[in-house]
Amino acid sequence: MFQSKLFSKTRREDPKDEVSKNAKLLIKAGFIHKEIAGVYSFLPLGLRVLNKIKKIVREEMNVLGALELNLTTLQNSSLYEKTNRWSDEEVDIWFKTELKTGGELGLGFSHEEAIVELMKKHINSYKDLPRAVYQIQTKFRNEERAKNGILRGREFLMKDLYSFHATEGELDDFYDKVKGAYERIFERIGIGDLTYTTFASGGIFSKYSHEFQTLCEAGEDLVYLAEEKKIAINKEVLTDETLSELGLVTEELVEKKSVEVGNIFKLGTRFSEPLNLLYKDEKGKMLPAVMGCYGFGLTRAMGVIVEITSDEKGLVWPRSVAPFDVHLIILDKETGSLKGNHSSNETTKSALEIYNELIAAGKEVLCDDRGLSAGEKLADADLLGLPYRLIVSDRAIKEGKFELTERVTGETEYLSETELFNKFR
RNA sequence: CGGGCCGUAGUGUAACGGCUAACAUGCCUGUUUUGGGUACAGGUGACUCCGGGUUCGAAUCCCGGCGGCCCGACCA
Repeated sequence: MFQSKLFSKTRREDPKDEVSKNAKLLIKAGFIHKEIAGVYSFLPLGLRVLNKIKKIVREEMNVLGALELNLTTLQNSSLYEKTNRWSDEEVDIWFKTELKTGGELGLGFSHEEAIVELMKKHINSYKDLPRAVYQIQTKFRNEERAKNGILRGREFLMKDLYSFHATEGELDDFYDKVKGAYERIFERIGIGDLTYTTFASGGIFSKYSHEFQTLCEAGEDLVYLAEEKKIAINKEVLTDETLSELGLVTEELVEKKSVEVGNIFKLGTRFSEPLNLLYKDEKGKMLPAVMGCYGFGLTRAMGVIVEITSDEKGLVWPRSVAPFDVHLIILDKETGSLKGNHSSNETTKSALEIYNELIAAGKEVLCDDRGLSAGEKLADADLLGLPYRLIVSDRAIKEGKFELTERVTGETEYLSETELFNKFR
C-alpha cells in the first residue's frame, strides 16, 4: 500500500483529551479515532492490527474444534429476566433501549443467555455433546467511567467462546485445552512473557476462574505472582486458604499491576438450568448441559500491546500483529515524482521494484511515497512502528545496498538485494 | 455514584472584565531542501461548546445544560 493513499495523518502533538499511553499513541499515529469517551473507531491501520489479532484467535479456536457464529447485538429483556440478569440491581452496565411497538431491549454485554437459547434448538441428546461455539463481536457496557483509552471502553471487541458438555469431567478437559489455547494466543500476539494465568474468583459453580493477566503499569488489577512457578493470584482471592491450596507461601509473592485480557469460567449449569438447556443421557434421563465460557478482549489486547511495547518515539508492533511487515521509505531528490506507480528517478524506480518483489514474496509493505522531507518520513516511521524499516535512498543505491532497520532493536543492516530477500524468506 | 480539573482555528497553547482574540504547528501558493519534523516569503483558518444572566463592555464573572479528563467507588 502506498502511504500517499492513506487518508489518516499523523499528529505532532498528543491529543489533549487523552492521558493513557495507548490512546495518545494510537491517535497520534492515526490508528484510532475517539467518537465519545470510551468509544473509538478503528481506522485502516488500527483495523489491520485488529484483524491480525482476530486471525490468530480464530486459528486457535479452530484447533479447539470450536465453530464461529455471530449472535445479535440486540437482546431480548425477557430472556435475561429468567436468569435474573435484567434488573439494574444485578447488572448495572446494560445499555437499554426499547422497541417502538413496546418492549425493552438491551445491547449485549455478554451472550450466555443468547447462546443457550440458540443451542436449545440444537442440543437434545448426549450424542449432540460436546459442542463449542464462539464469536468475535462488539460488546456494549455502560461503564460509569471509561478510562485508559481502549483498555476499558463502553464499546469493545471481544471473542466469546461457549462450550457445552454432558459431564463435569468433560468440561474440565475442555477447559484445560482452552487454557492452553489462550496461552498460545498470548504468546503469538507478543505478550506471552508478561501474561500470567491467574487464579480469580470463580462465581457460583467453581471455586476459581482463570484470568489472563498481563503485567502492565496501566493496569487496574492487582495480582500476586509466584514468578518461578508462573502462577498468579488475583487480589480478590488472596487468602491463606487459597495459598495453601496452591502450595504457595506469602513470602514468594510479588505484587504487580496488570490488565485482565482474558477470563475463562466454568459455568456449570448456571445458565442451562434456568433456561432449560437439557439433553437426554443414555438412559433417557433429562439433564442440564454443563457449560463453560471463555472471553478474550481483542481491543483491550491491542491496547496492552501498545502499553508494553511502545517507546518514546512511538509504537512498536510485534511482527505477528503489525499492520504491515515492512515500511519501505523512499528518500530521493524527486520524492513526490511517483505518479501512477512509475517514475523516471533511479532511486524511486529501484524502490518500486523492491516493493513489487516484496509483495510477490507475500510481504505486506507500506511504501512511503509522500513528497515530504526525510526527517518527517523517518519520524513517522518510528511513530507507526512497523517491524522493519527499509530505506531506499540515492546514497544507498550508489552503493548497491538497502538499509534495513529493525524497529524494536534499532539495529541497522546494509543488505544487497539477495541478502534482503533471504532475510525475508 | 462521591470528589476535583477543564472546554479558544484541524492540532497544541496564550490572552488583567477593555484595541481587529495572539503564538506555534497544520493546510494552500511559490522558491529552496532530501538521512532525523529544511529554510524563506505570501496566504488560509475561531459566532472563544450551547443557552441564559451580570456589566457601558464578557473568551474571562454568575447560573443551567452538554462534552472531556483525573482520583475514588464499581467492574457478575
